[in-house]
Amino acid sequence: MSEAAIAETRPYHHGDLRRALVDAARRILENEGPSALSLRAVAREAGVSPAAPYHHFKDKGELLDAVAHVGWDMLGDCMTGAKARAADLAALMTEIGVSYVQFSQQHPALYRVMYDCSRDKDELPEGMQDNEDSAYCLVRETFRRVAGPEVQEVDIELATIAAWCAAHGLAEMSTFKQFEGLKEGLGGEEAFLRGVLGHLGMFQPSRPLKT
Amino acid sequence: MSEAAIAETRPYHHGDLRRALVDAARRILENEGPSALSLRAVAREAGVSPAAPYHHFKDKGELLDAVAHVGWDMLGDCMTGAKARAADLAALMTEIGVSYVQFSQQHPALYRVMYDCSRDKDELPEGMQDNEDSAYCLVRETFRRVAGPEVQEVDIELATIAAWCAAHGLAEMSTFKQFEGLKEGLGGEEAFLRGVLGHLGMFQPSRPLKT
DNA sequence: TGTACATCAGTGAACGCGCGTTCACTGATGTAC
DNA sequence: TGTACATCAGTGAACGCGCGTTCACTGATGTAC
Repeated sequence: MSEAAIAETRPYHHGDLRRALVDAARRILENEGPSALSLRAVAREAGVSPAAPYHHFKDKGELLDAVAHVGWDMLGDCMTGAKARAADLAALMTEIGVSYVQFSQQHPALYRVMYDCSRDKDELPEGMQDNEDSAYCLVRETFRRVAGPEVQEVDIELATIAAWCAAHGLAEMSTFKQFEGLKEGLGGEEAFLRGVLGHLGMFQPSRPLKT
Repeated sequence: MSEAAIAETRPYHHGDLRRALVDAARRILENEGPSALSLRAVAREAGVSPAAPYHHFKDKGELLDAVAHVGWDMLGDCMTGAKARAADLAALMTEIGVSYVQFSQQHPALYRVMYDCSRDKDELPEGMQDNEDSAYCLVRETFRRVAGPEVQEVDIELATIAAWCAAHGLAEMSTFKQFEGLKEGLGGEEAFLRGVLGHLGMFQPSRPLKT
């Protein structure tokens, strides 16, 4: 149900409009995609006047940042959750990769906003920053643990980037419905993901990290 | 120089407005990026009224398709050109990958449009279609030649998708200027590309295709 | 406990903007005779 | 070779639209005394 529908019962002061706006934005993304995500649409969906968001966000960009932030949090949780599913350290990279792509499949529009809104600002996306808690650092840390001590730091960095690129590319490609035939032939979405990742060096536990 | 500047000398009938519009669109992409690519802006850049494009394209989408088509042609040429640079068949995949990413770096806005305009139509991008002459088929054919006869067709398909995903991911990631420090440390843009690709299974000639 | 008042968080109307597209038109071209 | 006329490829003004943002305002809340 749209927030607008319960506007009559809502008191003049909302209470937590900031969060309500971010939630409304996510609903719009899920239902109508990134191109429908305007400030006015978000206010409408939240049942509030188009000027109201300006009491909580400097401008549209700041609202989008908040939405992207939630997205990166969710993705981080998914990737961290992969640890529980990995039989051993060698299999962990694959599980993290699968988690990453599955998140993008479950929230394709949000995933797109997570990257787009940082490109507008000429910044690295939040989850790729060197923030010790970022999703990117989780991947790099995993590589560090997988790699022997003889592996150079620069190779760990390159492997992390390579893995990130591969996962991102697969995330974008797997949205094309034309692969559905192949997916079915392989036994479903997840089998397809694992099949593709299996061809990418760093997702093959039996192979050493070093080139 | 903008086409508008020579409008006075132009006869009433343009002669080749269709091509001029596509060229104008490419100029806009190069100078101002994808968000500036409106039908009106293209007509303006071509020095023509906003209604003129409708004599050559059904709507904005059709103009964008034509721009994307040129882009896929250019990318196809780049990838085909990689053959000349590859010392042997084993190195060809890497050269094709490098060509792909270099194209995306030279024409980042065009590259974006090439994918975006097909997503709008819920279609596979032109270069990924199973058209025997598409860029995707060039990659798959190369894998077929690299692979021994014992490799199954489905693995060739998966490897092609994996390579495509990796290249696309790297194309998108390499636009972030935050990697510049790392790139310099490695000796430049191309060394960075080869370094990342080197961590991705199918770009390592010494490794067999099969997982 | 009651009251004055500052502050906060909304409203709704308005602003200017650029967009895609349509329309009646007109200038240029090419073709039939 | 000249002329009438259909067709083609432009023009420029207008349409309605949704957008981001601002503004003067007002209702609700909280705090000082």
